[in-house]
Amino acid sequence: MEKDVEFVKEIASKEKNFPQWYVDVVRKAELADYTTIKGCMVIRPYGYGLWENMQAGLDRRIKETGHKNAYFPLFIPESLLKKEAEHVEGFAPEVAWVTHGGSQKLEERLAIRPTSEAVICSLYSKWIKSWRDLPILINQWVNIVRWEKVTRLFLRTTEFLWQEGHTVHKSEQEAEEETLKILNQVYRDYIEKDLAIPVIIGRKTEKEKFAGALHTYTLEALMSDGKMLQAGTSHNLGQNFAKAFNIKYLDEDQQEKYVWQTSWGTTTRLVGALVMLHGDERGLKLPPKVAPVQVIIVPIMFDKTKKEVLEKAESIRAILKKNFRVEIDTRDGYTPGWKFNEWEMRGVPLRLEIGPKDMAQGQVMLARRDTGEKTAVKEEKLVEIVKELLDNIQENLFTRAKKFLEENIRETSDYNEFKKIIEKKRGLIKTYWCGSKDCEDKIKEETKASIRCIPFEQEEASGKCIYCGKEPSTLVYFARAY
RNA sequence: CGGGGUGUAGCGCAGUUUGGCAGCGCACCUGCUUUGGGAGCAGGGGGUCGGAGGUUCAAAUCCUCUCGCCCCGACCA
Repeated sequence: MEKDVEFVKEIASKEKNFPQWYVDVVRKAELADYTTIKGCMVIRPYGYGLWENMQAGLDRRIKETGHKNAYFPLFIPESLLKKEAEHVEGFAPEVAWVTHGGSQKLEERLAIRPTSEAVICSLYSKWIKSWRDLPILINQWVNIVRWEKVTRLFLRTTEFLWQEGHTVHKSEQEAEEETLKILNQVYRDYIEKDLAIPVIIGRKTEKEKFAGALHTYTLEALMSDGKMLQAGTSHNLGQNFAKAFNIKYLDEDQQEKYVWQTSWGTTTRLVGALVMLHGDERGLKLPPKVAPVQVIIVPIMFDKTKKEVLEKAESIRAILKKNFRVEIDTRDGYTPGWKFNEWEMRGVPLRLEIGPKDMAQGQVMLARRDTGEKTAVKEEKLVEIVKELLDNIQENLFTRAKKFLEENIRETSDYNEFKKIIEKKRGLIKTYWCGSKDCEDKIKEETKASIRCIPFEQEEASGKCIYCGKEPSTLVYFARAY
């Protein structure tokens, strides 16, 4: 550990000062930076490259499940936003309003979208006439503005990027199936396979659900400081919006009926999750599937052999380029050691070193970011080995994270022990809850822990509520959350 | 929006108590020597000391007002 700290002078210790470590890593790795606008960050090329790779993996899955992308306006007239009562109430405190066009005061204020249900529903009501128009499966990749009081890079910013899916169905069952399909086949698959982040899935309590939804499903990820982060949500909106926006269709049986809807989203917050879950004392550790640079070539340049080594490095890059995202660091004036640390801090999964010694033996050195392990590889085997190593790193990150998650799920039925765990160890607590908002609120008040989700797998034996002791109670996960 | 803290070069800070040439480390630029786990030497550039007003021969330093940021609460993806 001491050795690690020595290598990374620019970032705070993860163990000693996690919040500072997080900010340092995000900024020094050049993922993002602060701007002069309060709560708004700039996503720098390296961070945006990461986001683009993340988008690609999720967008593919969204399309594979039959959805299409579209674009709806940034502005939402106040009257539209107000149509669904619970929805407005939920979002009103954090809406940014446009009141003027040029110097002219607007007749009606325009909200900058805090989410797009309202504007999309207003159009769905125009587009949907017949059962033949259904289902509608639309997604959009856009920016969102929510006037949060406290912001943190990626985790909570005034403006952020996300995708939001909005679907319309004939029946309650079909909407429910869609909500769960997104949760499992799209989000869970993406987050676990591409981002190597294991998740706990389940339903949100009434208190925690989306404003205006019938119910909300969630994917929750455990960060390495023991706090949970909501990684994505999928809402079954029921007919709340259909009724508020008058979205009806004429069914096969010639009856006019309200539609059933869903909406679901994931955000740039997931970038923060990657940093917080996989990172270590040396900085970022990116999963190969989304890393902007998968292999960084560091040529070892001595005066006499510089030319040959650079040529060799260039030819290796040309070969690897066909299958991998690869870059070469030819900067003068930085020692190899400096570059090693730099690229490790930026989370590149594999480093390839090539110098005169290697050239003489027809080999290169490969160093893994996740384990630090260094091996010599013959040139003929390079492509094969790089592929193998990248797959292995991806898997290893997930396995480690999964183990960490499992080790930090603790069961208790004793409230005092519950408090101790939350205070000292954090992580998740698996326990029972009677279903009353009162108990939920009290626990939050006394321990800062909230119910992250009600898992789908309910064990047969029912337990007593951790707070009031009432039976029967539901199995839930509690944790402190971001 | 309540309680606390803090603003001095891109970053991290000293200087403020007791007013007297605006400094240090890192980063940056130039040159030479270097380069297999954060190189060395020499030279150089960069500041309306968060902002406004006041006291004074003289203000980073004292006074008044104001703004930003951070932490803890309340709110949240």
